[in-house]
Amino acid sequence: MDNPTDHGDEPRSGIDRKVEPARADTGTLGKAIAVLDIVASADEPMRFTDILALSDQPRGTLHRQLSNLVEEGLLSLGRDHSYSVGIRLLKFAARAWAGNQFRVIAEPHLRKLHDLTGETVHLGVLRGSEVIYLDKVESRQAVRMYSQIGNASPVYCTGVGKAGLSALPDAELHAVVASIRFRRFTDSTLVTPDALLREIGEIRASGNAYDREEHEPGIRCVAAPIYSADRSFVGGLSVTGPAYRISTDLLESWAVLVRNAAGAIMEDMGARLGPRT
Amino acid sequence: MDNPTDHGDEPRSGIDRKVEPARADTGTLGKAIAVLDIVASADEPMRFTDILALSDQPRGTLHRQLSNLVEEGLLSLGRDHSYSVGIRLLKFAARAWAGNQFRVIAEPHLRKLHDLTGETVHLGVLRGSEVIYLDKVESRQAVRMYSQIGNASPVYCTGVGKAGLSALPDAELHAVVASIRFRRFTDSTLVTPDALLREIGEIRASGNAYDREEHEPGIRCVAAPIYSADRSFVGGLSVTGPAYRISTDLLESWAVLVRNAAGAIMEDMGARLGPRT
DNA sequence: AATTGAAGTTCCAATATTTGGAACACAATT
DNA sequence: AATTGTGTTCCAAATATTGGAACTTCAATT
Repeated sequence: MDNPTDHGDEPRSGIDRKVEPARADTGTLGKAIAVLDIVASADEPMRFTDILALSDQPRGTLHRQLSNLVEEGLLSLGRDHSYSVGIRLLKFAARAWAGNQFRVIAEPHLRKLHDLTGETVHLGVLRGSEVIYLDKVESRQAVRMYSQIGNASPVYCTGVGKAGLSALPDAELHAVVASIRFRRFTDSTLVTPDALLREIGEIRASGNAYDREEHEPGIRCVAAPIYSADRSFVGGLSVTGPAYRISTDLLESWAVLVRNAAGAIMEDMGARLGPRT
Repeated sequence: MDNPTDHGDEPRSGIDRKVEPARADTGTLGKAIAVLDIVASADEPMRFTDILALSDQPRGTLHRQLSNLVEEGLLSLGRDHSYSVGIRLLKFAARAWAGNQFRVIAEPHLRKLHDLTGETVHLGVLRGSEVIYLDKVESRQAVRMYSQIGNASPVYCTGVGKAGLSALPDAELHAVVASIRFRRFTDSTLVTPDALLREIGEIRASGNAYDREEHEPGIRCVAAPIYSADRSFVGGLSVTGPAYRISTDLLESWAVLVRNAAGAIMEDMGARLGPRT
C-alpha cells in the first residue's frame, strides 16, 4: 500500500507524535490485508489486472500476495481467474460477533428500545471513517442474516456514525474528519468538514444525533453515542424508520429513549468491564 | 527457524509430520493468520501468555504479530490485555457472504426444501476437515444472526460434512480423512477412518448422507452433496430435526427431496450431474 | 491454423523484514 | 522490599519479500 514516508531512519522527532492517520507500520501483514480489502470493497469478483491497477505493487509481488491469501482461505479464486472474499472469513467473523462483549451487553437494551418504538434499532461502532453495524433488531424477523450486520457505512451521513464521532476526543475527531472523502447521497447529505463539525457540536450539546434522510431518501433516524470507559469501543445506537411513518416530532420524542438506552448500556459495560482499571 | 508446522490452524493428524498435505508455504501472512486462528478458536478472550503457549513462536515475535493484527483491526485488545477477534472481520465476512455465488444460487432452493419438510435446512461447504455453514432456513426466524452461519463443525459427524466428502476425488478424500482428529461426540459418532470411508462409499452409492445423532444426541439429518463443476466449492445441503419428531422412515422419505434440491442447485450453477472425475 | 496481444505465472539477486534471545518495565503478591 | 508473573522493547543475524524481466497460457483475430 502507499506508505509515502515510511520509517526511513527517523528515530523520533519528538514533535510529530500523531500528526496524521499515518497508518502505523504493519509490515507484510498490512500489505496483504490491504489487498484483501481491495477485493472486499469491490462489488464484484476482481481479476488479477483489476487488482493490480488499484494496488501499487509490482506484478510479481501482488501475485504472491494473492496466492498466499487464497492458500489461507481468505480469498477464493474462481475458475475464471476472478478473486472474491473467502469463506474462511465467515468462521472468524462468527467468532468476532458471538464474542463481542459490547454487542452481548447491548442486546437486551436494543430489544427493549425496539419494543418501545416499534421501529428498527441498530448498534454500530466506528472504524476509521466508517461505521460497522454490529447488531440490528427489527419487526420482521425474516431479515436475511448479514443484511446489515457487518455492513460498513460512512460516518458522516448516518446517525450511528455521527453519534460515534461526537464521542471522540477533539484530536481524533479532527483526524477522522480530515480523512473523510465526502460523497453526496441525497440532497440533505453533509458534504463539508465544516458542516459536519458544526453538527458534531450540536450533538455534543444535545446528546442526540439525527440522520435526516442524509444517506437514503425517505429514511430518518435518531441516535445516541455509546463508548467504553477506555474508548476502546466508540459507536452508537439508533432507531430508524421511514419518513412517511415517522414525523420529525415523533423522532424527537424518541431521543430521550435512545439516550437512556445508550446510558444503560454504558452503565452495564462499566459494571462488567470497567472498574478493574 | 525451526520447522514451520501448523499450530491449531487446521486439525492435524498427529501421526506424521512431513508426509502430510504439507500446507503450502504462506510465509509471514500464514504465521499471522495462524495466530488469528488460535484466538478465533478459543471460547474466551485470550491473554498474551495463553496464546504464547499455543503458538510455538518466541515471545518477541508473537508480540509483534499480535500488535500487527490489532493494528489492522483483525484482533482487538481489551484493557485487561485480552485479545479477541476484531470487528473488521465482520466487514470482510459480510462481503464474503453477500457475494458468495454458491449461496445466492442455493437460497431459493433452501426455502423450497424448508417449505416441503417444515424442518431446518442447512447449506455448508468443506474447508479442510471442517464444514462451514453458509446458510440456514428455519421456522422460527427469531434466531440470532450468526447462530449457525459461519460456524465450523467437523466433517465426519455432520450430514453436510459427509455429503461433501463423498463428492471429493479419492486422493483428496483420503488426504482429508487422514488429517482428521476424531473425537467422540455421541455413542453413534464414527471415530475411525475406516468406518468413515465405508460410509462415504454408501453415500456415493445412494446419493444421500445421514447424521444419525452422531454430533448431537437427539438430532438427525439427511443430506446430499453439492459441488461446482470445477470443484471450487464442495459442500452439501441438509434437512435437520429432532429425533422425537422425525422417524427414520420420515427422514428417509426426505432423501429424494434433498437430492433433488441439490441437483437443482447444481443445475443452476451450470454444473453437470454425473460421475466424479 | 497461425498470429497476435493481453492476462497470468515464474524466476532470482538485491533488499527490507522478520526473527528470537535477552534485557527491561510494570503490577500484583508474598 | 523482594518476588513472581506478565507484558514490552531492543537489535544483530537469519530469512522472507521485493520487483524487473522473461516465460507461459489463453482467447480473439486474421
